[in-house]
Amino acid sequence: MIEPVALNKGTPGEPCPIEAALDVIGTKWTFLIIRDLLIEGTLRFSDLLKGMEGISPKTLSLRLKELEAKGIIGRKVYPEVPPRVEYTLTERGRQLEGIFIELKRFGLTLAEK
Amino acid sequence: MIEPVALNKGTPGEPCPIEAALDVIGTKWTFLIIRDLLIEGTLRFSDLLKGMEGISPKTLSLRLKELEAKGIIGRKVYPEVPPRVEYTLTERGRQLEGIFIELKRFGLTLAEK
DNA sequence: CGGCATCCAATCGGATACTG
DNA sequence: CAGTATCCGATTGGATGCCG
Repeated sequence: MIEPVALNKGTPGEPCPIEAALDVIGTKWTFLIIRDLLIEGTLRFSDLLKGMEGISPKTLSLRLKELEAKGIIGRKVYPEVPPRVEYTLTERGRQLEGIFIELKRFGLTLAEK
Repeated sequence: MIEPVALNKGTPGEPCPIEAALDVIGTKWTFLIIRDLLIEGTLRFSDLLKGMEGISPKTLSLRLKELEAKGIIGRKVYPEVPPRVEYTLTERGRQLEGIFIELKRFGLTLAEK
């Protein structure tokens, strides 16, 4: 049985869990970075750059560092020449999959007439 | 049985449904407006204003008009003095509930140690 | 009450150039 | 390749004042 989840802002004095979630992933680029990592599993910096239409290296770098600091993604550097850096979701980051499934579900309803 | 949803960016040449969804609800204030309407059902302008810490009337007004134009919320004006305006989710807007349930679920996992 | 108009500050983010 | 540094334009959004 699926545990029902009632929407609310949290108990009085407590932070709203929906806001807490949005503090972690609540911007456009952050969503798209996580989307790509959920789909591909592991990606290099340049692959992320190519996969997201319109993002600049600077912005991608900033968002990746934020997500790493929040424990959503991991960063692994391979000491090679040329350098290689791979990004993956952490266990916590993979908990975000349900949100993206629902986003896709909703996005598909938009395409219906 | 729940239909499985595979994450992907959509078929080649097609828009990514996740991006389509984010185009509709992808900003901080937009999320919080919909959250409040999902919880409360119907809200007046001033109630939305009070429910969201930090938003200004101008910003709220702009976001509400965007959401109305996208068919997510409905706006009803009562010709009274003083005027009363109520906002509710449309049928399309209520389709967003699954996203918020998953956001809450994730937000609660953040609180766990 | 529920806005809109104006002004302005802060943040976001792209373009370009450079480096280990 | 994987960034960082600088510059600058665009966007967001708060403060204030006015109005039906």
